[in-house]
Amino acid sequence: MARPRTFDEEQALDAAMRTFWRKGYEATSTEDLCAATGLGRSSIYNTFKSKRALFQRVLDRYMTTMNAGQLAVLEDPGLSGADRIRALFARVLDGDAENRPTGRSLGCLGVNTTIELAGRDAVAAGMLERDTAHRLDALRAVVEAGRRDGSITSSRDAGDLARFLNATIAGLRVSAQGGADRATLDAIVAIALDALTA
Amino acid sequence: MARPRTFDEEQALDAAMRTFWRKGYEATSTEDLCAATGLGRSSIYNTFKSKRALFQRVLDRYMTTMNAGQLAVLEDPGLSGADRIRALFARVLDGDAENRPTGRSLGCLGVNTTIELAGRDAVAAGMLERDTAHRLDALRAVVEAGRRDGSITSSRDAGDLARFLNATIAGLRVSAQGGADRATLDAIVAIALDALTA
DNA sequence: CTATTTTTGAACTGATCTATCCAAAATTCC
DNA sequence: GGAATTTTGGATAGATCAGTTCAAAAATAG
Repeated sequence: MARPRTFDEEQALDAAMRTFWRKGYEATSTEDLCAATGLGRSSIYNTFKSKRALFQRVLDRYMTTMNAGQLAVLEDPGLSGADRIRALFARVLDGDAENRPTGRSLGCLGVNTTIELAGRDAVAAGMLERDTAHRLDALRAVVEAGRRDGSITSSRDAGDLARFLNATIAGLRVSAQGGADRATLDAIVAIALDALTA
Repeated sequence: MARPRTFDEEQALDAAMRTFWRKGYEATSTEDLCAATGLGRSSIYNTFKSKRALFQRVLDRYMTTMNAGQLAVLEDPGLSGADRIRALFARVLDGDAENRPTGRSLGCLGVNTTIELAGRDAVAAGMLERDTAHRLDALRAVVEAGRRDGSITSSRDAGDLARFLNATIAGLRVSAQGGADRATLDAIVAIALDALTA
């Protein structure tokens, strides 16, 4: 029928993701996106419609891939509830450590977007809210499992504990972007876990 | 000798602060700053040199004024260590609640800047790091005081507890910007405080 | 009132922004 | 190979960006 694309769409999304992640939405120009993906303007606009639409694809892809890995950890049947949460934190911090191209953490694209865009982009805000709700569900289930298996003894509401853990992850992300090293982040995690048995 | 300024520099800084706070650094144009301050371009560039320099003045002013209030709370001699930390969280959340012009929290300009700029603006990063170090010092002192007065029984390192509390504040800020209401934030605080007595 | 100095508004500069247009190249189907 | 269709690169458009220029207005000091 016609000429096929010579590039891989998901590969282009990954390149765009890295750029948005590193520079933020506003500071990323369409030329940055061309350079990062290796594509011309036409290809980008043909495929993704606009910078904003491309960003939405990127954000969706980011949340989907991140959640896949994190939810898998949270559902590991071989671990107690508390250990699953420990494993989640470890995964978050490992991922953070791997993602420091310039020595400084890039943080989490979800957190970064919450702060840069959620207040004035209802679509992005909605995507992020759905993602948070999803993660809170998974965290609450693990807290309840930990309560059953005895690894979590706090009498606080499971939903509140889930929100506390979610906030702790965000706090770790901000601390990392502010320059904290791995040992510092590990110490924060250890203290946060204390709250589950208080 | 000559014509004096008709505007108040600090008032202009406050107007600029609100704008940067609400929209972020990149998304704020110099025209936005003119509109917010009521000044012309000449007056702004005459007084503040550049958008970036103005932002640095704004960030410095923000950190100074915020720290003044927060450190005062942390040094209240009438309260136990744990109660001073409770009072700090209350102050943070009260301030957050007062600062929701569109219903959604604006977060903290320091956190927002850490995420939007610290990775690619060494001056901003340095200002933020100094501010964080200052706050961590105050938090550690309060943790040590709480340990002496018996209100904090955790055996964790005081510096680590300070970093945990600082990360918790950041996590609260991100949660607020993500749409959490006051009751949710209060519940997170209560759980974080559990870690101090675990 | 005059000389001096600064502020101020408006026009302007050159760069960069997102996005579109269009013709040439590429590829498939027949 | 030829017709049909899509991709692609480069040029371009129009808006907006941060920042400058300049002359007129304003205000003080003497």
